[in-house]
Amino acid sequence: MKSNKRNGSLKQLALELDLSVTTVSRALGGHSDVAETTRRRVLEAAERVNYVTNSAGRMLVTGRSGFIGLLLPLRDAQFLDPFLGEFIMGLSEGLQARGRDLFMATAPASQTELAVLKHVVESGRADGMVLTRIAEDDERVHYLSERGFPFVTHGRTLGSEHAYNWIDTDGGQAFSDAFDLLYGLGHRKLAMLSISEPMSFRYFREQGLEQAIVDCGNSDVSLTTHHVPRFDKAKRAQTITTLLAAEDRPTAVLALTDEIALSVLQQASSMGIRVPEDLSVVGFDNIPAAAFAPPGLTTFDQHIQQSAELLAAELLDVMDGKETIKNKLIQPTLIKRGSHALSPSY
Amino acid sequence: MKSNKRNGSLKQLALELDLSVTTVSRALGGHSDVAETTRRRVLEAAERVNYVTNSAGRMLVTGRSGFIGLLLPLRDAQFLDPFLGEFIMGLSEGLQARGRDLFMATAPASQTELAVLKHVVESGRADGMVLTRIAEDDERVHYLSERGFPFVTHGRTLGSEHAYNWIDTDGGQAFSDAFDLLYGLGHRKLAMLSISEPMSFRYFREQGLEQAIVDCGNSDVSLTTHHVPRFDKAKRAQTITTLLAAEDRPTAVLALTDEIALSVLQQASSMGIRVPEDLSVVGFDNIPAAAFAPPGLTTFDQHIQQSAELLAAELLDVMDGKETIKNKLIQPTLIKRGSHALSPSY
DNA sequence: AGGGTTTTCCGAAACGTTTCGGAAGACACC
DNA sequence: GGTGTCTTCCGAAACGTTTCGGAAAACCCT
Repeated sequence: MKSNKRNGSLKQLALELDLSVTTVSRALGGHSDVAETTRRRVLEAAERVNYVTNSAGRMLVTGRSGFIGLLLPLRDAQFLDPFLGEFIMGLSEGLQARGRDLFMATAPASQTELAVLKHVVESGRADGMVLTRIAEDDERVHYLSERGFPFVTHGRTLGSEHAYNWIDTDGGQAFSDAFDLLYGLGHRKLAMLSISEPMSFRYFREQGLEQAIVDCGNSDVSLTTHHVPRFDKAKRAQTITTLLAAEDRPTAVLALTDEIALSVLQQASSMGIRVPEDLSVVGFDNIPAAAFAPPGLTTFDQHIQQSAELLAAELLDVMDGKETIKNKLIQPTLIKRGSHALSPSY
Repeated sequence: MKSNKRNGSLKQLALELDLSVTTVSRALGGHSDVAETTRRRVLEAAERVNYVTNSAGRMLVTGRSGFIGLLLPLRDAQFLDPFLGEFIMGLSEGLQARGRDLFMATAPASQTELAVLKHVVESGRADGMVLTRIAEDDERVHYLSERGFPFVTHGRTLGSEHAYNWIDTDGGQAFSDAFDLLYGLGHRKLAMLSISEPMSFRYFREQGLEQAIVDCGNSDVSLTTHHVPRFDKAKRAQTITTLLAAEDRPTAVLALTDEIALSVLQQASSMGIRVPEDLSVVGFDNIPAAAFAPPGLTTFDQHIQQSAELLAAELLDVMDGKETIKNKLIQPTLIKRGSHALSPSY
């Protein structure tokens, strides 16, 4: 063990400057009632001694930790959120502007996410929270809302769209646009590949697609939607196979995510079904692999990093007590690549 | 502002139980000198009131924050580390076992990484540090070493391999293996595409390759190594083009990273050069896109998550004062896909 | 010079926890 | 009953910061 000398306390600094701790603190804090000359003297000394505020001390009296917590979406470690890196990057970027730090809370196998969240909030480790992967009805959102704790979410729950601050990708609009694109190319027989977990982004995307079909007013259009557990790759593959092997298989499939879409591309290829000549497929997310998988996956870019930056800014506003609740739908942009074309039956 | 009632202090709990703060603290802390019956009473009450330790209070007296800091490798936000998510996941996993939390320190544009690191260390926000993207000679490592602050790195500096705890991917061995593979297939004219930044992983990979060539003892083997700035995509494309357009172009190219290798694949395809018939290419990293880019990129998997978990465990050991310095080279595993084959000139 | 105002500083308390150094009681042993 | 040893508990100090409520000094105005 090294010696435990505390070099840099306010007390030390005050002693050295022959000032009171109070004055030094106020000088450093930029308060009004300290003479300009004294302030300079203090600042100088602090610089020289390399003083840096002890966060525990400050935290204890102010009651704020300076941390923003991110509840890490780690269901199964091997199936990790492809956006995690980008999202964290964006958050940090947005936070550092106002001197907040980011910390990650992870739920061990033995505890529910809600329990971890409660612990973080109750222990005062974070002043605000960021939630992702929102469920259609999310208990974490309930808890934070009722607790009156500052938070912000990426994604939104189904019911109370306006009761808290969120930012979401407009998946409904995107899938509506995707339908219009395919419809314009003559596709009438569609399939949607979705997940069975009650995540809210699933709901909005399916919803948008169905609405668009209703809106087009053409009763010739048919859609079948398939729900498969997110992490059950075997079952997914099987579902895709039977879908594509069917006599009356769809001419276009819309996938909830690129990950699913890429599976479709692979299965189709191994079954001798040509994309886009025989089958159109469009995904969602624009993950890097989408650009490389032949013939290039047509998909939507989510602008995750930008969303995360906005989210950070919003959270900081909430924490500053700005009462206004702001919600923002980010429009994903369509990335046209090679996986869509005229319907073969057209 | 909501009312600021502190429900859950030790004092409250003690009052309620008609015990001293000391005893309650010791009961909760699992110390020896408290009667078993009292301990149960305390534990029960704590459970009922939903008591959770205020971290600032504890931090102030123990001097430890319970946080592990990760210095985020955010050079340019739009070129983000493809492993960041996986790495963070692994760290969290390894940390949560022993109740530590992870926090990210990011360097704003106005500050150097070193300055941020110093600030984090000095303010006591973290009890230990994790560094990644190690440079050949890394000032951050110097600082932490001299300061005697617990830390651990993913990657290693060139000089003092054994002066601190690190875990690294054995890139040297991998590139040596890659050479053997290609040599066995008849390749004699090789090119290596590397970066110009003095990152240490670059050094070890190049080194491994060069050594393998020496070791094979065949003076017919030729190698040219090209260094291009990591983030200068235009220059990279140009370098690849001239390399492939040359009369005596290599029959195999080894890329420092998959990202570079994928560029090669694309350029080759657009120049009508067939992979693997005319050209073999092998990458490093096994990023998801590598599996999708035709004909499938032969590459090495880094086992990032596993490394991160080990790294976390090592750091916790260091922080517990275990003096032993442990270094580990993780062997990447060769993923054979379609981008390598017999040399055309064989 | 006297009264009032402003400027500049400080003492002390408070935040919630851990831990040192005992103290009170119970018990055993001679 | 005296001495010593355990067991179980507690008072008080300490960690480093911010802030409330003044107090001393300086200045201004009449």
